[in-house]
Amino acid sequence: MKSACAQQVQSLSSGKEPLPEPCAACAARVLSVCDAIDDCDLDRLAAITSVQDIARHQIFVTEGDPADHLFNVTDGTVKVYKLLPDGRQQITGFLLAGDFLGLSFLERYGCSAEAVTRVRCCRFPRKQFAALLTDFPGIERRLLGIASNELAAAQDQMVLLGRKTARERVSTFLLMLSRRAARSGGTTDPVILPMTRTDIADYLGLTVETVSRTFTQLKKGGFIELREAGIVHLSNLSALEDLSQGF
Amino acid sequence: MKSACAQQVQSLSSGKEPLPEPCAACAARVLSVCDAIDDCDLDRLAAITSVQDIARHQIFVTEGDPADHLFNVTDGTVKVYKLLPDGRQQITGFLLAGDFLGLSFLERYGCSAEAVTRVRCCRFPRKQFAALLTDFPGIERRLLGIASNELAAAQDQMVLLGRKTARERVSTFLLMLSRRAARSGGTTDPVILPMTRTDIADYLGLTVETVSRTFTQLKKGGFIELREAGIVHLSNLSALEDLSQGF
DNA sequence: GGAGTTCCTTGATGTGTCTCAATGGTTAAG
DNA sequence: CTTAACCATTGAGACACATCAAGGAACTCC
Repeated sequence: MKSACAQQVQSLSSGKEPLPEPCAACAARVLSVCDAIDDCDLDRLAAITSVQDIARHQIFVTEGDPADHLFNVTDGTVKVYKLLPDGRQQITGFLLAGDFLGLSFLERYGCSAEAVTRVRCCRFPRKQFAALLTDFPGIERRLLGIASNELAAAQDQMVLLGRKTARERVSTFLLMLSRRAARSGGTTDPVILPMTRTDIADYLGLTVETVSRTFTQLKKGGFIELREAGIVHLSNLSALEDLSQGF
Repeated sequence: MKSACAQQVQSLSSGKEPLPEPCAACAARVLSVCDAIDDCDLDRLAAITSVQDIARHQIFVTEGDPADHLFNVTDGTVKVYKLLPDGRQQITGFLLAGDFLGLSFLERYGCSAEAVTRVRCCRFPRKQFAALLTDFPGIERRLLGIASNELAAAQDQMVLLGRKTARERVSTFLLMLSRRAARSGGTTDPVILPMTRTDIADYLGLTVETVSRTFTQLKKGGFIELREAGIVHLSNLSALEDLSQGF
C-alpha cells in the first residue's frame, strides 16, 4: 500500500499521459495514524471515497460555498486562494500530491481552489466523514496534526508577506518547493514550477514583473539556472538559504 | 460558571487593580463541547491546571523551545510573533481573554509570546493534557474547531499582508478588534488598543510611522476619533468596512 | 521638581516595488 | 502556415511606503 502511494506521488503532473488508476492511498493517508491500519476501517472509508479528475484551470471549490466535501490531492498541483472585491488575489497555498483541502470544520469554504495542472484527487462527503470521526477518534488526532502543520506554514507565510523583501520571498519559495519535493521522495535540486509567474506573484504578495525580475537577478547572481521552462536548478543551495533569511 | 467567566473577560487589562481570582473558567472553555460538561471531567482538568500571572513585557514562550505547555488567556493581551535573524519581527496574532496559545501539536513552539499588558492565564502541561484527550475524544473535536478558526484567521491575514494597502490594513485591524470585543460581550464602538503603534505595525507588516500617519489620515477623514490614548472611536463603522475592503 | 525613558506624531527624503508599455517565445486553433 | 492567446521578460517612470530625523506628550524614577 505504502509503495503504491509513493509511486503515485512520483507521477508527472504536467504531461499528457493517462493519470494513474484510482487507489485507496488517499483513504490510507487519512487513516495513517501512528498504529497499524485496520483493513476494515480502510474499507469503510474507501466506500465513501470517490475519485475526481479535474481539468487544468478548473475552479472546483469556491470561497463561501457550503463545505460539503473534503479532498485529498493524488496527483497534480492545486492553488488555494482568496479574492478581494476588486479582484486582487492572494494565494494562500499550493497543494501537491498528498495534501488535504477543506479539512477545516467550518460551515463554508474559506478559500477557492483551482487546478493549476490536471489534477486527480479523492473526495469525501463531509457528513459521512464526520460520522467516521465518532467511531475512530484516531482520525481526529491525525487531522489535528495536519491542521497544526498548516498553521505553522501559515505563520511562516505571514513572516514572508509582512517582512521579507522580494528576493527573500522568491528564495524562500524555491526552497520550500525543493523541500516539499524531497519530502515526497523527489529530488531537491531541479525544482519543478507547475504554476505561472503570476501565480507565484499572487502567492508571494508581489507582481509578475517583480517576480520575473527577481528570477533573472537570482540567475545573474549564480544562485539558480533557468534552462527549460518550468524548471529551476538550484545551483547553490546554502547560499539560497542565506538569501531567504536576509543574510 | 458562564457568568463568572464573562465577568472576568470584562475586567480591565491595563490598570493597577488586583487581577480577579483564578477560576475554573479555562478548564470549562477547554471542555465546552457541544454537550453538557460533566463536573467530574471538569475537576480532572482543573487538577492539572495552574494559574500564571505574567508581568507586562515578559516573554513567556520562546520560538523553538520544547512545547511543554498549553495556555488559555484569562485576562490581558498577548502578542504572538516570529523573528527573522536580523531582528525583523512579524506578529502573527494578538490573544485576548479566552484565546488559546500553543495548541498546535508539534514538538516545539512555532512562535514566541510576550505579554503586552499584565496577563493572567491558565497553563496545562501538554503531556497530562494529551492523556486527557484519549479519555475525552470530544476535546479533540473542540480543538479541531479552534484550529480551524485560527487557520481561517491566518488566511485572512495573508490577504491583508499580501494585497492590502496601509489604509485597508489599519481599517481591517480596527474592525477586527471591534468584532472580537463584541464577541466577548464588550462594546463594538470604542475600541481599546492595549498595544503600541510599533506592535500594530509589526502585525500589519508596516512601520510605526506609516501606522501613525494612517491613523491621523483616518481621523482627518472622519472615520475615527482619537481622544484618550489607547482608545479609538469608530465614528462611521460601515464606511470603515468599505475602506477595509478597498471600496 | 527634574531627568530619563518610552511612545506618538510629523516632516523631508529615499527607494523598493508597482504600473504602464512593448517585445519575443511558445502553444493552440483554424 | 497564419492567427490568436498566453506567458515571460525587460525598460521607463510613478508612487506608496520606508527611512532618517526631530519634537512633544505622558509616564516613571529619584
